[in-house]
Amino acid sequence: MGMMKGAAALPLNAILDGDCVERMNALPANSIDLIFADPPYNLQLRGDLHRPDNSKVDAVDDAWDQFDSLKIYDAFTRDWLAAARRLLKPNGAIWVIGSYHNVFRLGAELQNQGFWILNDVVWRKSNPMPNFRGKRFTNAHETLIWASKGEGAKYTFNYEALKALNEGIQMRSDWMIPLCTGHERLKDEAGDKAHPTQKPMALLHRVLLGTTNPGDVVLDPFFGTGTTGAVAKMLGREFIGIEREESYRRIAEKRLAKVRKFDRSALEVTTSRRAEPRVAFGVLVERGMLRPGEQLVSARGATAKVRADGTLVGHDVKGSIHQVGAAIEGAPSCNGWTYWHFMRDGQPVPIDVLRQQIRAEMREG
Amino acid sequence: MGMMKGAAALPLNAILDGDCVERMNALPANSIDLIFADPPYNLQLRGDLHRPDNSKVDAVDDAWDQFDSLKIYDAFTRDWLAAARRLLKPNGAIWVIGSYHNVFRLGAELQNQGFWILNDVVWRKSNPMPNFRGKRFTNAHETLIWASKGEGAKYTFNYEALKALNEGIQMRSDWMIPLCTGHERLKDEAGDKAHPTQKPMALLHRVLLGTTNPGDVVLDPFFGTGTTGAVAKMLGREFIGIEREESYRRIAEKRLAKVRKFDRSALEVTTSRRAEPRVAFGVLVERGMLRPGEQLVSARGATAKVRADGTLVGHDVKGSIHQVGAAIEGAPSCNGWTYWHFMRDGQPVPIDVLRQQIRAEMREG
DNA sequence: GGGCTCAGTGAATCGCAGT
DNA sequence: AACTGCGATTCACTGAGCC
Repeated sequence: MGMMKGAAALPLNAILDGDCVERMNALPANSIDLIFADPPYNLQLRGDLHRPDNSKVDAVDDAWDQFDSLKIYDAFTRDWLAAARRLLKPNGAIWVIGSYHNVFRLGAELQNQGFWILNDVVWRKSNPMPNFRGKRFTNAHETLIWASKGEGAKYTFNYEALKALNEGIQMRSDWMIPLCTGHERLKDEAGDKAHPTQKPMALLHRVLLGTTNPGDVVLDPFFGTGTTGAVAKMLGREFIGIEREESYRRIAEKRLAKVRKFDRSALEVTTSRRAEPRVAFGVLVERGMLRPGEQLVSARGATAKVRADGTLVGHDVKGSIHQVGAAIEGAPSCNGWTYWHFMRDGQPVPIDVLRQQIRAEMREG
Repeated sequence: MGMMKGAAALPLNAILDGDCVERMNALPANSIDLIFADPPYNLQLRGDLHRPDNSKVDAVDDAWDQFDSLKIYDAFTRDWLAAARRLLKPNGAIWVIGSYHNVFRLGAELQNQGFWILNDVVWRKSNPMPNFRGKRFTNAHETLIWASKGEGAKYTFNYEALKALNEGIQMRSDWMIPLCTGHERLKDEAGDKAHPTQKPMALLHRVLLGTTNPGDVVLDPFFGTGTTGAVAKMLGREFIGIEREESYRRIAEKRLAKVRKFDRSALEVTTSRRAEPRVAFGVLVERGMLRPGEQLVSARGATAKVRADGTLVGHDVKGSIHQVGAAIEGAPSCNGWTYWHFMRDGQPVPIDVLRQQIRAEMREG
């Protein structure tokens, strides 16, 4: 991209100051694995708005003021999202978080720029602030949007790890997590909360564990007091933070210095079979675990015979273990490893057991 | 409002056919108390989807949900929202419902037109369809947006009624309600579902009870099989439905003829009775109550290490707290919550103590 | 009738490595 | 870049049928 050598080096595990759009534009394109962004929505722009002709606002519909501040907010959103998009690797992803004040602008602009929404996720607060005046529903949630760089783009999703985190049931799009309070809530010198919207680490834990791998680079353009960086460090991910307020940067630096990374073994996470090395069925025959001519059976009584090249012959079909299984069942597809069984001591045993033996040997060897 | 007599007569408790924008424009301005709209979501489904058992998912592939581009969808949204806005009384309100495919377009356009968002509300589904391929989070919710006609406009909110409905606690912005299934789900002559996206009456019950008064006029421009009308009639509100598809209108007419005012029998069946889900061990890790890498011990001296995804690693075993406990004891099952202890001040403490802390938080929240 | 099993289903943007 | 073929993947609930 016409970038000088050296400029391509990412400032890992650092907090950059200044404007996030300028800072992002100075970093190399296609270099970031994940962006987590908690943009401000209360821009306090209203007082700065001036109508070009100084005319009076029509009192019938108070929407003018709102409309212009929306336009400014949209321009702000467009700029930082475009800068973020440029930084993302083709297989990277982005998370944004917002409330009903701004999340519809965020989601619409993500789609406008070609991001592909994967899920919207609801952070349900177990301890929200009540609605004191009793005029609305208790505002008990915020919304996160998770998006890949475009339709068809790959992305990281640690399905099994999240399923394990949720007691063996696949993780839903609504997450119950308490507000950041107590010892986790950072205080300034006066003992007041250091940042008005500090996010709980539990939220970032789930985001980073689920959608990044150890060693990935995570960028947060609205770093605040550094929750994204703290959790990234604990989980063995690299981070880059951008924050324009000096006081937040100072608190974040202090906080991050104290964070310890978890043991490497603790960061190893439950993986799916998809990540395991592939084993060809023919290898079982080659190694003598199954004999050519041996009969395999399905749970429902179908049979097929093993051939020397690792294909099967059923009644009127031949092909791979998967093809023959699918043909017999009249199904669009079939996992032959779990469908077919061989007989040992009069009992049917899934051939997947033999694959697992080979995989165990591969790990040791 | 300079309206001719006669033109002002609303077609109450009727289903109008044809295009909803034309129909709305033919009704008198400032005449409707509440609009509930469930517009097409513009799902962009590519191929077929099969369950792991190879059965095919019955997708929403109806022509009425197809739009050629986001731009065309936005124009559609702009048109019907403008027509809806014209109809609303100054103190009226609107509800729209959508999923991540379209709700950001809806919310942004509501704001563009000057509507004032009062809350976004999450319909949490107690029984959503799982994510069969394990590629994303289970899409377990939809989003409703509740908005008044503009900043400062009055609106109806029956705070105490909703509080009573919620066992004396302020109603939150996240509602757990099951899908519309069983006898409530309308069937066509062939016995198939009459409408692909019929909403549960419990959802409309909460909306109409909370944000209208008896005698109010409720308009639904995407009436479908008439859930809005049915609940309005039960609750003593007037309704106007607009529906393009003749088959849906016919079914709705039949359904509405059977509905009795204040007949709540169906609602009581469909209100969710499921308790809060169990606490996952992984949540203790996420929340920092236990640290990845930390060692747990059993009363008989066995040890295991906590991983970041809420699984344990023992000597030669990994899995859930229950699985690892059972493997170590050689038992068929094991209650990990009482089996495992963490060390505090040199003393072993059962991890169940931490679970009880989280349950207490959830009860309070 | 009660209790059990089994089959069915719900707004879904649902591969990927190797060649 | 397009093509080929392996082979991974589900939760809560309802209702019918059977004993």
